[in-house]
Amino acid sequence: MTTENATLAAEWRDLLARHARINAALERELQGSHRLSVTEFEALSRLATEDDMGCRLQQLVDDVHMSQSALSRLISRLHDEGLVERRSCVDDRRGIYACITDAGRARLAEAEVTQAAVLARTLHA
Amino acid sequence: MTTENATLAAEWRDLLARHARINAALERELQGSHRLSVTEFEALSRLATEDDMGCRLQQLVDDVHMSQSALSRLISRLHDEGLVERRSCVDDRRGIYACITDAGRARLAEAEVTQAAVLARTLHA
DNA sequence: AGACAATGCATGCACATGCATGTATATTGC
DNA sequence: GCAATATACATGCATGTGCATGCATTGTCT
Repeated sequence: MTTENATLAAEWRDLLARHARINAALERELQGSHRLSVTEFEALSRLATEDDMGCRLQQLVDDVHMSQSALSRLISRLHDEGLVERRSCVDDRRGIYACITDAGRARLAEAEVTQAAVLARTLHA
Repeated sequence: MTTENATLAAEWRDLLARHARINAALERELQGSHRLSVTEFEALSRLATEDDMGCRLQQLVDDVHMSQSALSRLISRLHDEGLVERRSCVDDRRGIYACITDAGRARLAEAEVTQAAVLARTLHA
């Protein structure tokens, strides 16, 4: 009972430490080399899986681990840097389609190299 | 090569999702039931492992996954709630000992029950 | 002993985040 | 068709975080 709880807590501490270590390394290198935060990379990466039409913000919220307001502003930042476009869609004028641009794909492609290197170094370290 | 990178990226996405899911649940329940954030719980939990003398902040920084400035303010918050004491130590007057109070131990004990419940529910879900 | 670097912690600042709310559009019930 | 409700996204606000820096104390070198 108590020992099971201790085991759970220890497992959680491990997960926390692992996440913190990898996330910090990624943040540092992605930001340093490509001016992208981990969450920005995450969103951009998710957008790149879509075809040309893009993706409703509502959809993104489910995949990216962030509140709706945080996502809204994150897309704003990416838009300001020309990495994504915002398109209001015709069939539901409340909806916004976020669509990765060519510049976005280029930036992402560079960043993916860095990400792979960092993960290879830290994920199983 | 590329498939290895994809595997690494997928593993990282899993870790990210897992962390986000559990962390969100913990944050909600610890905050809701005990007015403690996950990081505050973490620090308090770490402090509880020390004997009565407490622990240098410098030591805590290594265990808690946070910057030195964030920790300094976190201890301030816990101090304001009467959960920890700050003692400047005699042998090195730059150093601060953080020491959990009885109220801190009581609050932690309650919160640990909640944490165990949440972890049991979410860690292997 | 005195100058100079290093260490431990606090704080100003910029910024990303979550919550609550606002605005516009869509849907439902009558 | 109209009113009420729900949905999609944006935004004001409070807060927690990291970085750079400041201040006090300690260690080092000569």
